[in-house]
Amino acid sequence: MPEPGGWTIPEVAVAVDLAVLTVHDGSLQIMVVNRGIPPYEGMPALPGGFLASASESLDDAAARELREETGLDAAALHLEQLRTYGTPDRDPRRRVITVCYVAFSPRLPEPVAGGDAREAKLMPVEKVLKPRARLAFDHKKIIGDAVERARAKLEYTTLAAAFCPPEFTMSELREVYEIVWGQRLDPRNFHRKITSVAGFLVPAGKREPKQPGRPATVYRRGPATTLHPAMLRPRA
Amino acid sequence: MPEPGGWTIPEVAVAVDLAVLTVHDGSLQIMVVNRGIPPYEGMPALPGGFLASASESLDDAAARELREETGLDAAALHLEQLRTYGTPDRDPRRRVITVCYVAFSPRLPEPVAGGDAREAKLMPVEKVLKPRARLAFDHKKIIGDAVERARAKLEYTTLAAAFCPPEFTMSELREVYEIVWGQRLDPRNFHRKITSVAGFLVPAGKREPKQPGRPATVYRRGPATTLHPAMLRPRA
DNA sequence: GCGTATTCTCGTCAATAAGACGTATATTGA
DNA sequence: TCAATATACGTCTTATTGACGAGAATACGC
Repeated sequence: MPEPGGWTIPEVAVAVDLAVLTVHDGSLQIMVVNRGIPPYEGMPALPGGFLASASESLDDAAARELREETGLDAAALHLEQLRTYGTPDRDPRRRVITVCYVAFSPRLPEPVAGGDAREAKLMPVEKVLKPRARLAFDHKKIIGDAVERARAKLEYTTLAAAFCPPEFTMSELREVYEIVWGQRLDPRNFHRKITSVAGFLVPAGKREPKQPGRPATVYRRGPATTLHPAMLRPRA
Repeated sequence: MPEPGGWTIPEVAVAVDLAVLTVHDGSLQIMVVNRGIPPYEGMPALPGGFLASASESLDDAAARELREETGLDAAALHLEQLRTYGTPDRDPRRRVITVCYVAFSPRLPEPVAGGDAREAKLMPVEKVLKPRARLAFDHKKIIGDAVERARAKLEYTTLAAAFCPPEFTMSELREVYEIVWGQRLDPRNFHRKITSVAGFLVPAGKREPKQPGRPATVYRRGPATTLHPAMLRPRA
């Protein structure tokens, strides 16, 4: 809705940033890159960048940056818009608003090497969110929002399976809940609740891991996307 | 993260749009304006517009557009970011991405006159979302998302009170739920659930309306923001 | 003034879901 | 073979929901 008169549309740069979450080594981890240029040079930041052109869609830009900076394929993981951050002074160079996405990824194949000069690596969210930890821009707040989104969605969607490989056991799924929520869950009650949700998991066979103990049923993701009844996290 | 070389940041116009929802005349209604200029001239659209300057924050822009186009005060109602829409072809003139907000407003004082040449009026959401209804840009989809946000937030927050005047009765609150969810609720169970949430409502006195029947307790909003336990909508 | 319709408020009861926990089952490793 | 371990299933108690009964407090017609 351009106004009449001499007013012109202000110059605002549009970026996308990605909060890629995964469960690794017993903790919730987030993909960060080291900034190669000022501002915040050398500091950890979320992968992301400006739109490549005026005709690139936001979702496409997110998928492209994900590929370029972390080597991951957007089609292989769950990617959704988080929210948009646009405080006028969030970038010292110029006005930038950034449309942020959250991604939920299964255990990553490798400490994925970045396509750019930067290096992509996983860091525990717990460490990144510490009061003394420093991140570029407002990325610390973004990560906080992303984690809260993940915690909330585990309650009423089947999203936890997005953190698991194609085939997984009940324990692996429970571990996702425990790590994302930061709480131990009773394996027996968890098993009962999950199996009571129609279409969440479909059995795939048995397996015999190196692990001692009775072998677990192997499951695949079912067609369900929402949880009924919901799995509310225990409240202290 | 500007790239080296000849690449320049693409020109993208940033707008904010508002989905102002209210409960009126027994239905959920949304504030729309009539577009005075092409494209979509004469068609209903959400109030909104471009950033006024490169230094205006997104929240400020939303509050300003709300005031300019509908005469409402952002401080007097609940305003929160919905999501950002940025399909490349959503505006035929140029690339525009719009950061959308939802507002929940009590019964509005008047069919508020717009500040601009446009006229702001309320329309039932049910009517606007009909397959044959036409709205400017992708505003129909935005309204759908806004309504779904409202429906979901009623389940686990005290947001319903934001649709009520400062003082209200249990029936008025229940009517909000019934209208937003499009379902009748049992008054007795509703009363029990709401009063069981500590800090949702605080009594303010009695009143004797023209209505027949026992006079209802008048409540004000309490300090609580989340609902425990949640009020899940009945599922068909 | 009086009964009746109306609406608010409180209470009951069965069905469902959650939390705590007991235990049989099936495997690994000493 | 036996201990250790993890899975899978069941029980019990308590909390919450949904359906509904009924008293309390008012307006209105007669």
